[in-house]
Amino acid sequence: MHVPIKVDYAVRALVDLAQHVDSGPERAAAVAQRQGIPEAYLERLLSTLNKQGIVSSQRGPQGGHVLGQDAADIDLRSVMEALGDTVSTVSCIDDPGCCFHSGACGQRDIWRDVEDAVNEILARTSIADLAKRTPVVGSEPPSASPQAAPVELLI
Amino acid sequence: MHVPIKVDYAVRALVDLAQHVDSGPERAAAVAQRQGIPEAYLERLLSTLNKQGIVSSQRGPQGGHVLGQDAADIDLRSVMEALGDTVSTVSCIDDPGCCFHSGACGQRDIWRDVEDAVNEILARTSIADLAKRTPVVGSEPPSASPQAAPVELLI
DNA sequence: TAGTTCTTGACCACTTTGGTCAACAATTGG
DNA sequence: CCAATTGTTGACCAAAGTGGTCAAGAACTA
Repeated sequence: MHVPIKVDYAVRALVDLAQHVDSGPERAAAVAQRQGIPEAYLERLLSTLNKQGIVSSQRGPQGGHVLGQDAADIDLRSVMEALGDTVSTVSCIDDPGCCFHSGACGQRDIWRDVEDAVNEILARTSIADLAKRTPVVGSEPPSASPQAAPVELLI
Repeated sequence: MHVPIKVDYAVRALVDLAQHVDSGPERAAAVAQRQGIPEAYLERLLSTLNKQGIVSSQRGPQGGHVLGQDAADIDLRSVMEALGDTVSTVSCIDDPGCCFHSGACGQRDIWRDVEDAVNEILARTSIADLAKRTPVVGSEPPSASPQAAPVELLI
């Protein structure tokens, strides 16, 4: 049970856009570099988010991506949904009669509880919240870490 | 974000064992038939649960599987863990420094909240709880449903 | 010793996930 | 109109995970 890195990427990119909301559209390449996300992959994600109205994209020089809504109105649940990543746990939940235990399955309640709890947390967290408490990251490549601790990169 | 069917299978099997705790060891084949779980696959799961002490298995005639602990002491979290299915969301959480945002990542808190919420729900739910509110299913194959509603099987 | 039942290693098909690349469409500046 | 820039999209791809099967083997009982 894990959150696909894709969601992490998307949220990170949205937070980045929220933090650069004043300086016009941001190019995918710039966001990718700042956030350490593979560029081609991020372009793909941003395009998806664009189609869902979460970001607004424009081509050509001086083009780029902007938040499609106020950062406070974008919650993590919609982001996951926009990426096609529903927080469904076990298939039985939304689909009564999907298994032969149908109505008399003592487990459905628990999985539904789990699902609800997760959704509740995600729904109450907005990109604005995250942007507020996330330090703005500069454009320098992560290799030159100003911190003392040696940073182990994700392989 | 979903719970693998493997966990569902295991929980279902454990509930079955809890409900048949008085009638000696239950053969994997019997549990599989009652619960609609592929037999070979369930054997594998039960074997794993055995190694983790959640069930206790014995070979040979009159052998079978019994709960390794009191049903009230087996919570869903341990079951997931026993199956190697941790409720971790994003890799950053337990592994600070796994990505270059390291200490200064505004997202970690949220994913941790999600993780905690799920763990809390799972930890407070025991096999005994589930067994109590799950009707005992007979050994008849699910094709002959006594209920009125036509049951649509999972494809 | 035969039969039963769990155990385990080897496979397998299928799907998902993360990721790349190239062609293409739109937009802007000159 | 041209060239450069930037997002869009379809085709691909490797790797991992998931659900599942099979057969050989080990343990146990009668």
